Amino acid sequence: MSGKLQAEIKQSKPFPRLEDEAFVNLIRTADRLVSAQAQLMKPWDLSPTQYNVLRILRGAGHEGLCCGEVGERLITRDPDITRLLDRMESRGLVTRSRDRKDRRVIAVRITQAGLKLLEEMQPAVEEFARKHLGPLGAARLRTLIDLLEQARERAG
Amino acid sequence: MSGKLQAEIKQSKPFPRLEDEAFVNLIRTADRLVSAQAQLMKPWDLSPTQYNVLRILRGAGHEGLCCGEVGERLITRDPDITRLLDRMESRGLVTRSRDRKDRRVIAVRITQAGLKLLEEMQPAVEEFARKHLGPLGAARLRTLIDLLEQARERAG
DNA sequence: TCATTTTATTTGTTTAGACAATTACTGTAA
DNA sequence: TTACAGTAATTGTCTAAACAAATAAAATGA
Repeated sequence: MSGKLQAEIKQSKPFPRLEDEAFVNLIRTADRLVSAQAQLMKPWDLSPTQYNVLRILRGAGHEGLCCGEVGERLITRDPDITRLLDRMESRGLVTRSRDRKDRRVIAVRITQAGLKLLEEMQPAVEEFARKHLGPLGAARLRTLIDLLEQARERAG
Repeated sequence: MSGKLQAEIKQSKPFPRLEDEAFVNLIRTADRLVSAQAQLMKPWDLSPTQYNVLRILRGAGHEGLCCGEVGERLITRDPDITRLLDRMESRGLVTRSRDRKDRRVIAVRITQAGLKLLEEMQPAVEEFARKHLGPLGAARLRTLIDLLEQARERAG
């Protein structure tokens, strides 16, 4: 089961440290999954991050969320929420409206079109996760989740 | 140990499917690690991908590698090797020279300056992996590696 | 009340990512 | 030999990522 990554990246020497092998494996696996997911979403012209925003906003319901909150809940961080939302707003997927009480705050809400798009994409996106991770089975997934959370504890 | 991610992304409902939770966890962990690593490398003005190129070229030795090979061995794929190498060449970290036998091919080699930079950065980079993943211990790292390789089998 | 700090978002600018199209060269087969 | 397909790398172009700086509003405190 081991040495697989070593062959993939055509490395002549084995990894000297287990941490390095785990690190490279983790980054590579995530990159491949995100790339494949991005390909999957292409027919709808939506990036994984934009899809993520739609899910967050659907979860937030009627009240919507302010820009900062959207940014914090994103799976991968994005240093420019403003223009991410600009693009989505110009496509009619979200709306922005200034809060009456605190006029610094902009509430972002998902539109009907955004909800529709999300529902349209959802089956394919769910199938994707099932296809790639489902075969590991519940016990292994549970273990994987725990290990990842432990790794992230030191990453902030 | 569970529900940690749910709190992080302020999700009100738990994940309905274990695959989704594992997927999101994986992507998020990788994103945080790469971001932190990029920060770490900033004093040398080198991106994780560029660092990766230097390591690949050091491993390749005197002969160097052609552009395509460099691209294949990268941890995260990059659709524009040419300009990635342009930047590194203009900084004097790598050299390019056309192969005499097959004039389509460009051999890329690391320079003395590239080797020096790599050696200069290496301690910090290794400490980084040790700090974040070392605490899991050998057994868990082995398990993590195996699980990631299994997940990647279906991702191509 | 008025200066000061803090918070939320936006804007400007530079660099890198993505992808199609192109150039340059090699190998093959009529 | 010459047309053609295949391969390696580059170029053009558009969009998005990154990061610093700026704007605008609210909260704080003399």
